[in-house]
Amino acid sequence: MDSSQKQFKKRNAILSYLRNTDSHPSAEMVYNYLKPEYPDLSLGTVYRNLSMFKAKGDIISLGAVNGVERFDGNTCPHVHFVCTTCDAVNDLPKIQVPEALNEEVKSQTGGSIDVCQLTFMGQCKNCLTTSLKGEETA
Amino acid sequence: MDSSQKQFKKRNAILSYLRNTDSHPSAEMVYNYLKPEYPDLSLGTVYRNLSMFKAKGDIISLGAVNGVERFDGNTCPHVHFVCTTCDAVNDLPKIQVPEALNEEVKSQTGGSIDVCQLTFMGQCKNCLTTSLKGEETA
DNA sequence: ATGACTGCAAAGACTTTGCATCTTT
DNA sequence: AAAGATGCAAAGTCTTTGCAGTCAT
Repeated sequence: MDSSQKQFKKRNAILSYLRNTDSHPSAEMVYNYLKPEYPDLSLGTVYRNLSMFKAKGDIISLGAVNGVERFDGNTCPHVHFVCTTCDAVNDLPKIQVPEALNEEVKSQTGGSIDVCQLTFMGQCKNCLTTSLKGEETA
Repeated sequence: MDSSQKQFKKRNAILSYLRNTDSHPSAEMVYNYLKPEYPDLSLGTVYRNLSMFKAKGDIISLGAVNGVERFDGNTCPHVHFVCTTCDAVNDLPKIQVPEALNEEVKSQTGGSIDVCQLTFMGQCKNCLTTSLKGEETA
């Protein structure tokens, strides 16, 4: 990719990063990641494109973690784990939401279901270890 | 409750409302609801108290719906339905998250689990009906 | 030329916070 | 007097948006 292209099509870089990371980044995380390679990237462009991708369904929003919206380039339904200490978001690929629930919800509410989000919140392994160490030495 | 108390202990009124509604209100919804009875209530007080209750565990946060944080006075784990059209949040008391998942997540992540949130998103019965009517007459 | 994409900065929405005031004890 | 709760407004954070400039066709 030549330099003039790099100046131009930041959009692709943003989507590409979302698709290739499992960090479930916020707008600012995307910005910080791409800034070194695209020095004149602006935060507004990141927000603008994320918002467009979301509307088109190219990416999904995981909702806000600590007041900051997080995104996922993997649009297949899957379960997430959010660390309440370090705000990391991880996939739980082996956990499945029972399909049956969808139908149950539809019949119970009389509404339609677009998506179903299952999220576990707690301390990730790292933070758990660190906080235990902290207690030991305290 | 005499007038001087009413001027003073807005805190109780806020918690009490949260406990007795199933509307999963935002800070502003709490404010609007209580304002008629407590005319000098301020939004800052609502935010301050909600944040305190949340920290104490007296209420829980459901995360943001359309950028606005929603609260629930019912701290027992239960499943929610969010209407993506009118932003209503409803309980799904009959739906349960299989207990077994918790253990599976713990062993899979090596972390600890505090809470597990299962949320279905779609159109509620009302909005579905309305939008269908709209299509018919369009 | 026209349309698409972007940088920049201003504006916007939601939430938090500092300070003075008022109530309770 | 001291501690607790609140109103008000300013500040803070995250996000959106208007406008002018740049690039592609």
